[in-house]
Amino acid sequence: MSNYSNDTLNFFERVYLVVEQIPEGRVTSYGAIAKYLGAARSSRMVGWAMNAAHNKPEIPAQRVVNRLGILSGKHHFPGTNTMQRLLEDEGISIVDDQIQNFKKVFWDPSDALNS
DNA sequence: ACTCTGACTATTT
DNA sequence: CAAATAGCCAGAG
Repeated sequence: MSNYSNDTLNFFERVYLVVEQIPEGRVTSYGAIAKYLGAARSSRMVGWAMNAAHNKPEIPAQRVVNRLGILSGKHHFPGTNTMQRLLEDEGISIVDDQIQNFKKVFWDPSDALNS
């Protein structure tokens, strides 16, 4: 790895930590994570972090979708519907690349802290 | 050092 | 209501 500045590394680490905490069968959005990290306007960076997260198979990137519950990042997974298949395997219904009952399966990191 | 791009989102037309 | 535009910020060439 190249020399990442501490700030950048912290940002990526935070994103990873949040994503790893997403319960099975639940999903969240880039914006929600970004907001939780205090960078609500850096939702794209969350996606960027996810891209880097490909080196970390322990990170369930399939549980992170856009705010509409659409599998915007499905093309970044190997195969054709790997992302969809992984989510369906967790009990999430997906139709036309969109998560059904999204509001129901949505998991907000802030909610996890509030317990 | 400059420019382009992107797994987003909110706003405006 | 659907489509275009503008902010956003960091990595890569």
